[in-house]
Amino acid sequence: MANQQLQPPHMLCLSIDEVMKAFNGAKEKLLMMMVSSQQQDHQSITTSSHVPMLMMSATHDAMQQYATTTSTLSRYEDHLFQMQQLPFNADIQQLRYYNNSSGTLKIGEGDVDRSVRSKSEGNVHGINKASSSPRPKKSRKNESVKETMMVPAPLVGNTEIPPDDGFTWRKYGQKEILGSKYPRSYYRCTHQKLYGCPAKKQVQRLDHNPNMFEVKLRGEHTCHMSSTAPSSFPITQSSNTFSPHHLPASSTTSLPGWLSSANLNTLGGGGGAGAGGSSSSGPSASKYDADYLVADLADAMFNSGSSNNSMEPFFPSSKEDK
DNA sequence: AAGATTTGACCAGC
DNA sequence: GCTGGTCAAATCTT
Repeated sequence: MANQQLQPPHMLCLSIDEVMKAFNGAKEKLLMMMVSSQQQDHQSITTSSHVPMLMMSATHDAMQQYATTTSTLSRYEDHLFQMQQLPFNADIQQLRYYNNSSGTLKIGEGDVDRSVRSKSEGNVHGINKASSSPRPKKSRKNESVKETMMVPAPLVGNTEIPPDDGFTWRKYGQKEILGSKYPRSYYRCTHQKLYGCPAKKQVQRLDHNPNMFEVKLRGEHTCHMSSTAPSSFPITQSSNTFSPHHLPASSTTSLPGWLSSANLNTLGGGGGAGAGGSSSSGPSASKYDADYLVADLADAMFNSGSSNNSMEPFFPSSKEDK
């Protein structure tokens, strides 16, 4: 296909290298100028007024490289966006894994002792709305957090949307949490109605790092056993029903959640019904992939250019209008 | 019309 | 009584 001709990961790496080289070159020039500026300190003040111009000149190459790379990235995002039509690409996976070396951090794995949901949950709609009888007793005693993950938020596009993990979720609540700046969102599996899938997750933006989400998973997906499970995406892995649940527990530590192949499994799943625009299951995973990719690159560029660890968006939001 | 999100209220556990 | 988790009516999106 035409997409394969681009070899985007390689192009991207090349561009990144070029940008880094350019920045480093500019940095060196800048240092040299500072040294020479100190040496010429006794000369007229007008010399120093040239420094900004020289700095601009020194960084000109870098900026040109940046512009080029931004353009490349933009095209690459488009490419990623189109990849939902393609078989799983090992290069992409490697690239994403590389970029995510500090991405998802699994910080705990509790007992998988999923609660026995004997109550009305899973049969929520058995509740007689019209009746004024009290709600059925809710029990959270046995609800244990299966695992907690730290997931990066996209820096471009809609950063308010929690990261896609390959499953479709329906938001059923949001709550202000004491001592937290950001509210916690509650999601349950979209297939809860149909298949009684008990999976739930909580998503909360970290106070100290708004670009990270803490995602707590509860329950296990049973819907992936069904025919509607997000497992039909053709991938060149050992199994075409690849999903997080098919991985050994330990592998979740080596395969970050946000780039798990399950992300790709739902590609092309289509909007279906509902408010797709702002739901966690709305945009395709590849859109997020592009977000993450650009975010990681931006971060890398920041870190390579200075010690500034700011997470401010670096790239023009060229894809905002998509 | 169907399904999703929003949001105030309800409920359970501590 | 406080807090977090869930419900469900209202509203929105497609």
